[in-house]
Amino acid sequence: MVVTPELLSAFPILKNLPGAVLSKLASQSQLEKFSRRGIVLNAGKKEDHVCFLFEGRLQGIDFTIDGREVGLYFIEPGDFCGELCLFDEGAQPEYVMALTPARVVMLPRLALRAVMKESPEVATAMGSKLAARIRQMTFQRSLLGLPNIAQRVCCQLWLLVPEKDKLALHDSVIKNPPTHMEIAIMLNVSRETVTRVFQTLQNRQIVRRDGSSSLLVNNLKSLKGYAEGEEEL
Amino acid sequence: MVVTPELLSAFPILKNLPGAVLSKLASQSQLEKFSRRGIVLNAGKKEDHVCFLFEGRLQGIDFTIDGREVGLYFIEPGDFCGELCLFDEGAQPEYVMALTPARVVMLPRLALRAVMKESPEVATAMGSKLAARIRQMTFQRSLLGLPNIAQRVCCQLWLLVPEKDKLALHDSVIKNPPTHMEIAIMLNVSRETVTRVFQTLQNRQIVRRDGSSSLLVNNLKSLKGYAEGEEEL
DNA sequence: ATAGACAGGTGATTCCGGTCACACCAACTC
DNA sequence: GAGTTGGTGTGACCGGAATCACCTGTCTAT
Repeated sequence: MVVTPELLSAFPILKNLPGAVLSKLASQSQLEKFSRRGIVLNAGKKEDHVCFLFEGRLQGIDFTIDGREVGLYFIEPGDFCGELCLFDEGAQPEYVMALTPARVVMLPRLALRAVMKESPEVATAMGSKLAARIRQMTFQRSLLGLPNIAQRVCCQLWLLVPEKDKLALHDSVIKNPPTHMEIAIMLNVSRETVTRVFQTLQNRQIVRRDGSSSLLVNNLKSLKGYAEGEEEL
Repeated sequence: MVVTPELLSAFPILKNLPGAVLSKLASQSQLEKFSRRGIVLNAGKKEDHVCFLFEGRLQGIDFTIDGREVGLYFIEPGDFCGELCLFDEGAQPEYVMALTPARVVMLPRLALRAVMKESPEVATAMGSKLAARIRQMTFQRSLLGLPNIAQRVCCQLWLLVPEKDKLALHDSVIKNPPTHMEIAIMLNVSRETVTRVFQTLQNRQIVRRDGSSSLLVNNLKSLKGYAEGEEEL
């Protein structure tokens, strides 16, 4: 499928590049479609492309030695993944899988690396991306250290609350919340346990489901309290 | 304390820099000593230095919200930490603490960033370092997903076996092995549990303690088997 | 010599969360 | 309308790891 420069300029990290560069990049790129559960990037392989997500929702996933699924992070449209190959020759560490049908622009790594060399702006943006990822992973790791499972779930939920709502402590809404199963594999708990925590939260009027595409948080203050361990669930 | 260019050139990542650059860096750096349990880098603060470890042993550590300690990685002499501040303006995500008395060379971030600009070699090395760290964290995350605790411990142990011995599958030795407590906080288990796993391994002649500074692995093959879940402990 | 801190070792007890086995419902596809 | 699939809700059961309490040995400091 043909990739136009306009398509590329929809991505924040690329949008300030000169038209000529975008055109060249576009000519080397291709658009791919993935169906639900499709594998976008393979773990253990040296991937040759960086994936820019145009439409849909992806998740970084790993597997334990005994085959258990481990959720790492989500990718929303406008973001990208597989950038590790720009920094060294190592293999992609984790799988990236489509959670919904998705459209992805694949940019070849060498082309993008050349762009990084010319544009310090892109280079630092990529650096920031890696740094942000390390911070995110560090935080997620600290979540896994929580002995109280309910607290762990509340922390993850708190993380999903839009930044702008966190200060006000009024009510908020989480759009396209992960399924219980998705939360479970991010937090190393069973799906049932997540369901039970949600039940308790719903009984206490702290969250409420609104269809399958949004979750209302009625009581941000309580949620924060549980997340920070000030109150036990 | 005075830092000499020769001292800096002891670090692999810096050793190919021209003498003039090293001298300038050295003049801006300082050597610091830390006692056991001393805090080298603070989490949540914008750190202004990258820490090059000259002597001793450091550990990256985080804390859960409820104060529990979480072990992230170890740093050996010749390596460095705190490099995240070279890539963006965010805060240091985790603490770095001295496990033994240590001597550390502190290079100011702006000076090092300037060096990165001039030397693509250093820049890519720093990039690789970040990438390697992401790989390491991803792997560690997958360890935490293992439901079988003994397997988790064996995996971590297997990780500590020198690369060169892993193929031969003869016996090997792990120098300066972490204490049971240090392993425990890396794996989210209790210290007692680690001790019990070690007891079992020792009873089965798979490992043997040799003083406190080295751990003999008599049966690499079995250890690998347990780590990969082919045999149950 | 004594105290203190730290690493490692061990048993008894408790309880939390995984697992299993369902049931229910909505949104599809055929 | 029947069947299928994926997400969710719930009870019963049980095992394994955390916790607690205590012991030993070693190394340091004084």
